[in-house]
Amino acid sequence: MARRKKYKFPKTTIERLSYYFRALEDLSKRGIDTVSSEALGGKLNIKSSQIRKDLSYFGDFGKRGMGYDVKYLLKELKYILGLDREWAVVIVGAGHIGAAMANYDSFEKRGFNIAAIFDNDEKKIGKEINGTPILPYDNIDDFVKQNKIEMAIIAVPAAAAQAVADKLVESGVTAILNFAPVAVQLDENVRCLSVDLTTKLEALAYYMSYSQDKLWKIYS
Amino acid sequence: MARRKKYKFPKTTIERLSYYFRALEDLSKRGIDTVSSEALGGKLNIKSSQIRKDLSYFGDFGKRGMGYDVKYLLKELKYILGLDREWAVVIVGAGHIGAAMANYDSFEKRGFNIAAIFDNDEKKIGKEINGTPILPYDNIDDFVKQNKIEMAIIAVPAAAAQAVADKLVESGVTAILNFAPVAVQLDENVRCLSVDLTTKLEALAYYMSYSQDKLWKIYS
DNA sequence: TCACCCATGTGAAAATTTTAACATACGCCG
DNA sequence: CGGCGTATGTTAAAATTTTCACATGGGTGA
Ligand SMILES: NC(=O)c1ccc[n+]([C@@H]2O[C@H](COP(=O)([O-])OP(=O)(O)OC[C@H]3O[C@@H](n4cnc5c(N)ncnc54)[C@H](O)[C@@H]3O)[C@@H](O)[C@H]2O)c1
Ligand SMILES: NC(=O)c1ccc[n+]([C@@H]2O[C@H](COP(=O)([O-])OP(=O)(O)OC[C@H]3O[C@@H](n4cnc5c(N)ncnc54)[C@H](O)[C@@H]3O)[C@@H](O)[C@H]2O)c1
Repeated sequence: MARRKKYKFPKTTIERLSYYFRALEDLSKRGIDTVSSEALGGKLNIKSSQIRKDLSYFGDFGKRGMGYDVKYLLKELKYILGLDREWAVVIVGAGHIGAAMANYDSFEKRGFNIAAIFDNDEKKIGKEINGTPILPYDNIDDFVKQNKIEMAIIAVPAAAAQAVADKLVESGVTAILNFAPVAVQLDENVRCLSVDLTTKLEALAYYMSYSQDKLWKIYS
Repeated sequence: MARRKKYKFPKTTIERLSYYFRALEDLSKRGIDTVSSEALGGKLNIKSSQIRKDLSYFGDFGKRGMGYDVKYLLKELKYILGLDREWAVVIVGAGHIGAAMANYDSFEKRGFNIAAIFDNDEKKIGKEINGTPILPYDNIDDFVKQNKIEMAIIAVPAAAAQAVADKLVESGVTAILNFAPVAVQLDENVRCLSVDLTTKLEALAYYMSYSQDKLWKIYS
């Protein structure tokens, strides 16, 4: 189990660690070896004190007076975030969102291996998206078990989402990224995050209507 | 300017109002006239006290002992969220994400009218997606001005996102939904929300690695 | 009409998260 | 080798957000 200094920290910290990771990758690519919390924060619109605090939950990664070694911090964050290994993922729903996710090669680069896409539409089964096969939804159970799939992306219509989630969990999946606009009810040992695009647009509509409310982080 | 009792409330309240709205639509469709905060919360995994507090920032919508009238609350939330009008939206980037968004008809139903999609790929220009034309990116300026576009969805590669955002804002757009994995720097009177799918997956990876951390709301 | 039930709206407390401030440590330069 | 500039890690304070607890008022039925 990875290093951790404190046992409690904000939930938002994890999300930010992911942003730090990506920004550091960018710096690394551009040949920058060292970065201060101030400089990193400037890139991300996050206060430097926030960055230092976030990192301090997990260890002492910087050098006083110097800042952080980019490569070293990348390695540590990779470890903390659980990106130092491969994750076997399936997508359920070979529609627009499912296809977008399957086509996004950066996921593979990060270690998320999309093993298969499942759909119940006869016309889609047998085809493939970006090299990943579309398999019959009825076989998902066996596939998940045999391939020790741990993560799933749900990209089916809202009406089907709960049933799909139940089946996935039953088969052994313990983490779900859900695109369906519905609150899926799950056992508490299953991690589930929802991406709700309608809500994002509606929040924008609200803030357009009330222009006196000045707020917003880059992350939501 | 719509009703509001209090001038300060959590940013997360707006996101939840959107969830309430959707859940109420569902109830309404199923012929349910009245709902208690307890029942609504059960549907959404949100505490009833949270719901009552959220609503109380905007008005007194319920009847003691009775709960909330579904249709009436829907009407009020629609008004509060700014969904009682039409919003003219453009999508920039006719790739996978852009296409998914353009194909999602629920946005139109909510009043988000996707007026056009812009791309700089000659092969895509002139085609259409779900009835919406793909236009040359070079014309975006004029189009946004002429059609009084207020909202934009950025679905271009990260490297292009900042330039696209700048151009949009210059042309008059004041709200942006950004899918590019980069923190776009904007004037503070522009509302910008980012959807970061990689971060969601990475957060899941973290929580898989540290299974002792039990947390998660349905929303993130 | 009155008593009782029920679920709201709210004020206060608790919990969480962010921000500020600074003592501490590192490296550089003279 | 010691003083100086700098940016960390941390402690304490401030700000925000959630949860609790209950007084309040509407509806119902006797
Ligand atoms: N496209 C968007 O921009 C967008 C925006 C917001 C929310 N969403 C949500 O994301 C989800 C996916 O959206 P989409 O646009 O990709 O939908 P889509 O209709 O393009 O694709 C859905 C796919 O799921 C398959 N499917 C349906 N029921 C299934 C089942 N029981 N088992 C297996 N496969 C099944 C269908 O055959 C289809 O291929 C939906 O819940 C939608 O509400 C999408
Ligand atoms: N597809 C996914 O699942 C996914 C996941 C996470 C993040 N994203 C991000 O979302 C964004 C879009 O992803 P995508 O998969 O749709 O990409 P894509 O490559 O499918 O589409 C990008 C489109 O933008 C167009 N484009 C490029 N530069 C442009 C410019 N300067 N002006 C106008 N158009 C331009 C391209 O021609 C292309 O049609 C990217 O930033 C990507 O990193 C996508």
